[in-house]
Amino acid sequence: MSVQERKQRERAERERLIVATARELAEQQGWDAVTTRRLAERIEYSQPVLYSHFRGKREIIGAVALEGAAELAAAVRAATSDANGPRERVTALAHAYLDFAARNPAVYDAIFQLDGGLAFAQEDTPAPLKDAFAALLESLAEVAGDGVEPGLFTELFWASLHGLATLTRAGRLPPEYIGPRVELLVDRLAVV
Amino acid sequence: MSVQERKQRERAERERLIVATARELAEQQGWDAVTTRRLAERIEYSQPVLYSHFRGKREIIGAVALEGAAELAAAVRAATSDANGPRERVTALAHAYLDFAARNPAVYDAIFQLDGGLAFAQEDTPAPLKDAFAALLESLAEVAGDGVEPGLFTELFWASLHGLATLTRAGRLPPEYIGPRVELLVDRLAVV
DNA sequence: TCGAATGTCTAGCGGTGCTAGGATCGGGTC
DNA sequence: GACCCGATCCTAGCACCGCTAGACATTCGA
Repeated sequence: MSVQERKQRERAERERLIVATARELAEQQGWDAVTTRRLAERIEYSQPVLYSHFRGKREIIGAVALEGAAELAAAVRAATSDANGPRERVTALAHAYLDFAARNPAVYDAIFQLDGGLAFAQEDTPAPLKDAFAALLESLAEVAGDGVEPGLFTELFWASLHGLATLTRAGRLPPEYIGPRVELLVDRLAVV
Repeated sequence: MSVQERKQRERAERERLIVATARELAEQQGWDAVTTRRLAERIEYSQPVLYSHFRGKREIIGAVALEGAAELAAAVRAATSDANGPRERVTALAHAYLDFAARNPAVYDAIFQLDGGLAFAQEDTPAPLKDAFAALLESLAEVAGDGVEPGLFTELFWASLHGLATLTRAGRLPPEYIGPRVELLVDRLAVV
């Protein structure tokens, strides 16, 4: 049995290597540069090996997205747990979210922009994605205001953050004034 | 001279045909289906003809984006001019914006998601893009609130709309509740 | 020890964006 | 009216893409 276990372990290890390498390459040179050939070369295996782990390139992007979603949720929770009071918590949440997007643009794209074959806002949505939304909901529910459904409020706040993140990264918004924008967003949207 | 003029006219006409065909194909089957070969076949010319009009596929996307930006600006202005009072105007603006994104997903992508080689938020930003932002600014400035720079407020409001538009279209947000989301957005962000 | 199963690779398919170089066509000149 | 020359367009091909069939080696179990 130990032989099979070792093989299974090595296989899982290689799968992690593929995902990590894809992520690294994407952050270094953009997702366009993540081709199956380059990826195979970097992990020092041939192309078909990739297809014994994943159905295709989409699934590799999806794997990076799930990993990233877990990190995003953790980053948001870490930032909000240090803050005192609802207002500070929401501000910290917003900055943590935008920071994550700015520091990990390729991963952020994998989660929200690219097609990783993932289901969203459905029953079969993968756990990390649901959990990332839950992390937002935890801190945002308390500032939704009376008579406003927390889920709806979270969706709106999240959409605003997402808009700021993507427009900034794509050069559609000048990167200065992130502080004032967040301040205004929290001031207006959150009821404290 | 008339011969040259005719040729120039025909050339401009063909350029319009390329852009219109690219847009049509993108709306019908998505941008992935817009390949230089398919596009060439549809306009009944060979591939290299495309490159005598545009530097490459990016520039074709950019041309569709500029056309779309002008329409978006017009749609926003038309909707806001019919509304009475600041609050109704902003609500109408939001719905017009989201409607445009929902009805012209490929064009919206060309403007804001894809790389059309266009400069944003800079001096050499093409006029249609500047004008689209101006169209938003016109109606949003009056609800920015005291002491808030209208440009900053417009950026934030726009980012929120963009987030709603993209997350909805990508299946990240359930398509119901668009009305309540817009209502909440206007209620909170706009000062009336 | 030998057959079977597993694992990996080489080679190749049809597609992509883009371009070099040759053919063809039309306008201006003698 | 014949010719030349430049503009215009197409054929053919490059290097690359995602993905896969089939040959090969290696390892396992009987």
